[in-house]
Amino acid sequence: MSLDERSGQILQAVIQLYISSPGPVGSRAVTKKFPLGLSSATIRNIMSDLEELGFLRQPHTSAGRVPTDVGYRFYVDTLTAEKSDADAELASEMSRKLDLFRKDVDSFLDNASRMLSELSHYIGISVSPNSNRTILSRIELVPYRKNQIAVVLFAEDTIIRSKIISVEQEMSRSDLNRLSDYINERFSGYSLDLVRKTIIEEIANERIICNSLISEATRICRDVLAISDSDIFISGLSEMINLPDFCDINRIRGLLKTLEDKHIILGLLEKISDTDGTQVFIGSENPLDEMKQFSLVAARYKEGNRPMGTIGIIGPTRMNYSQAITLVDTTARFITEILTYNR
Amino acid sequence: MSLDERSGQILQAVIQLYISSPGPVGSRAVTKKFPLGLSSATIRNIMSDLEELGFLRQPHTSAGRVPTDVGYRFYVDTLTAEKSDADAELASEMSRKLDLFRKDVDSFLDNASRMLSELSHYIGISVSPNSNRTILSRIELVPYRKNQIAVVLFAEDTIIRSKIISVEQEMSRSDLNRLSDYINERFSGYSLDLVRKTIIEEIANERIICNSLISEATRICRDVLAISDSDIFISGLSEMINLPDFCDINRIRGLLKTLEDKHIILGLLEKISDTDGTQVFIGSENPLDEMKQFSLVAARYKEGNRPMGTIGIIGPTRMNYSQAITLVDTTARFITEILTYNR
DNA sequence: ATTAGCACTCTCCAAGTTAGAGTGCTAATA
DNA sequence: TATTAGCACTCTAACTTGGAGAGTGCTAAT
Repeated sequence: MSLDERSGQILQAVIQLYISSPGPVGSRAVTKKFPLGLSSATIRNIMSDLEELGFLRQPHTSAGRVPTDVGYRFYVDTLTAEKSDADAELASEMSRKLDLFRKDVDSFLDNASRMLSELSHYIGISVSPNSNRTILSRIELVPYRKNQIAVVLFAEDTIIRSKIISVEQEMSRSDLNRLSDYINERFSGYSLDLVRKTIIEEIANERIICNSLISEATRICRDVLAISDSDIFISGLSEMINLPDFCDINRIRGLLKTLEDKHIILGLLEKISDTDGTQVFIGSENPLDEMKQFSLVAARYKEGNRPMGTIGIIGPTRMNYSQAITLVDTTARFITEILTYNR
Repeated sequence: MSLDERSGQILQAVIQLYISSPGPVGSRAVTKKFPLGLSSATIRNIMSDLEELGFLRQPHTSAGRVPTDVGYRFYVDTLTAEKSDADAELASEMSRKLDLFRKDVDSFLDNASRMLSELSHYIGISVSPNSNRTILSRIELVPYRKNQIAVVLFAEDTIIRSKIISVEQEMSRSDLNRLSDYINERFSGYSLDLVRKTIIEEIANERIICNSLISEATRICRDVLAISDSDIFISGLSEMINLPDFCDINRIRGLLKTLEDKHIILGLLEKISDTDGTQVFIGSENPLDEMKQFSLVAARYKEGNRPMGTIGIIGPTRMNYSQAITLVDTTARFITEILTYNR
């Protein structure tokens, strides 16, 4: 579904006007701000065509036009690769801020999401590397207190996770050693999600396990692996609320509810493919029902070639896509660079 | 400033009515719901007295009365120790939920705040033990990657914190050993906040430090100690928004802004004294300006006799104090019990 | 193919009106 | 003296009304 050049220009004009200030865009406004040498009447005709094609819609008769999700999609797809001056300036502001992160690799993501939200005035999110595909190299069980043990998962060169778990009976250090030997023998060298699957199976077949050692080990592993270990950082709710788009309180309710359940957001971001580059989900394109009112601009960051975590921006469908894409893209590149270079 | 019995009853009545549904309470409503054998005219006179005393106020002439913060304070102070039936029932529902936590000591606080918000329909918060007063027993510096080192802080029997930090020059393992020896010699055995203070001093006097080893060590410590290490969990924003109190969007803006900066909330909760029992800050009593529109019900939980972290509920000043106190109190006791018993 | 002009539609806002709730006061009552 | 009934008064919230403004769609002219 392609448009002739002029219609495309007008669609762009309408969208840009709508982005810069909400409220239906009228034909006269277009002629004023984008002097294409056409009268408002002509614009009207074209806008009427665009509506028929599904790019625009009218909230009610005799109001201006508002972009549809399809319209935004067209707009985003035709966003030229070359950055506008404003975006270039933005990128330089970012690099200043990002440089401060170099020092403190650990709180990277928290800072990143905060920066994204500050600069965009939308919601910034960032998710730590998902360790599902990490190879488990060792597991260590340490007595901690009566009825509690500390479990530490190691990957090749780093601690994946450490957690304190309660157990039924008190266990001696030698009990724990036997347990961890068993677990290591059985699981080390496999990826976390594989281990997780195997364990679930094992539990399903629990009846045939007569050895209580094994069943205890299984249960411990399940507990440790159960938690989703991705840290997720969300910030900028207050920025978002300040937008005129949210004068209606009900839209916020839904959003808040959704954001509060971090699992939902994690699930959403897992759907981001590992493909290079920044991806844009506009309103109804969003894989998550709860998010169909919003748009998501997201990108993976990597270490070398291995995709790690995700960062992104959530905003209203009436979002400054060009800016958001610049923000997300630059940040993802930067994190990738640091992770890869500091290796 | 004490009240004669009858006035007290009427103040209680007004507050209870106001808590159960917002909007000014009129004299007739009181006579209807609390048949004290008085006519509305008498109630009117008494309410007028209560207003003069500062317990109630009138939003405008010829509207009903609304409790002031002073009024709530009176109400909370006279809340009888015996629990109402509803609160007792609530407590039993809680103990069921709380029992599920036994298994997973690690994600205690997250769950606790979620439960508090679910049951109260206000905002639940919980803060992990503040390690400021923890005694540092060892610090360990481990080479991690080029230009990065892992720093691990140990207390007597547990890891306080581990963090990855970037350093200017590449450092060999032996460099790091020398560094950590220096740090351990200098700081181990002191509490974290003492160490923090000393380090800040040292940095202030930096000019007289000629030894680059020492100055590098100082800087590393500062970076590790800089972050506030308390985890804070906040949940229930969406619950809160559903209250009729927040039909006005502006009150939410402020709240959101405040909650988003976790440091503010941490600072607020640090003001909770270590005294036993649940404390209530009503509206303007609140030590934090940003929170003067809200009430806070909070309590410390302990391990044995040592105060650890804090849990609490943030709600509108028109809050169900009786219920909130039950919730916070029960939860704090439960956590204390588990921490102490599982020792 | 484009444009000017005009009738029509819809929203937004401000002003006016009414109904309802609640008070304060005064005079009557126990 | 404490309480109550009754009434006038006040204030708000909700609804109506009537432009003003913005924008469209259509038609006829260019």
